[in-house]
Amino acid sequence: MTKNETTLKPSHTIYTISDLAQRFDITTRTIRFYESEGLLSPERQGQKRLYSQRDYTTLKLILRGKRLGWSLAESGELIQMYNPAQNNQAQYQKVLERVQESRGRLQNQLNDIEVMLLELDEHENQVRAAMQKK
Amino acid sequence: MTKNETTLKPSHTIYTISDLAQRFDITTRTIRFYESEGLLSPERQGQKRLYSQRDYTTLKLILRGKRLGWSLAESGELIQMYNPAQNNQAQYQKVLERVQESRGRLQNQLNDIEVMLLELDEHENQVRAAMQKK
DNA sequence: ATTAACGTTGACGTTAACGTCAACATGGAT
DNA sequence: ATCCATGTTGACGTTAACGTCAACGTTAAT
Repeated sequence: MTKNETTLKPSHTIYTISDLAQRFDITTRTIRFYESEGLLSPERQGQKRLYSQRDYTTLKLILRGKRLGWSLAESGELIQMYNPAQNNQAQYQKVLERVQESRGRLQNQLNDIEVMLLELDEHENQVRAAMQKK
Repeated sequence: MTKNETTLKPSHTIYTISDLAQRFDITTRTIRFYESEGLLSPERQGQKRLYSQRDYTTLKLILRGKRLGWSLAESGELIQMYNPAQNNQAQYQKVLERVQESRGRLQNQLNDIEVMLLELDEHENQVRAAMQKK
């Protein structure tokens, strides 16, 4: 009885902590901190941590969240959504609601960005106009 | 000799600190803190602060920045860009460079958002599929 | 003249997200 | 056997962005 793999990516790749730290340009301290916050739960070989492809993906998600100003707690909720800890219909429904919430938040941010970009365009035009006048 | 107004908005409107606090749903403490950080510099009537339309706009910009995870220092640079403290060509050039930097950063964030939205779509599909199987 | 509402300036406290450092474990290369 | 690189677990320090007082000023209404 083999395990049912749900992904076709190279999912057997294993990373050490310093390996991940290099790839994402963060410190090992940061990675351990994320674990202590419940965002990661790598395997252990003795006392050493071993990170799977799923951990890699989770980290990528956390860092993307950070670039958007999301707190670790918020990214944690996202991670929960993606983790298959649900089995009944009610749980599925809750996940779908969470998905909608996240989408909403992202849409708001997208909106803010577009306003900012428009204002930058406008300002650039004004500056260029002022440069001509001189 | 009347002052040259560059905007057609109701630019004479004056706000008190608690007024702004209400409108933006923040505390007066926060507003004073932003001033201490050099992001705002309202007029004074005696010891009391009076906020102009420009201050209002600046605050809006700060809060939009916050929703995108920008630090106050970063928003401060944005504010500088919008403030007409430049007069020579070299200064104008620097402003245009800053505008480009900001645009770049916003584009990156926009990119992150789109990736996240796509992943959410994908996940929603998977969850819905799992719901059907049951 | 007194109160109430609103404002001010310190000064110290708090939380999130790590950084820094010390003391120790471990597995392989010399 | 002994380094040495890499890892581990505390414990304490740090920074940004405010919150929370305390003590005091100002002004309009009673």
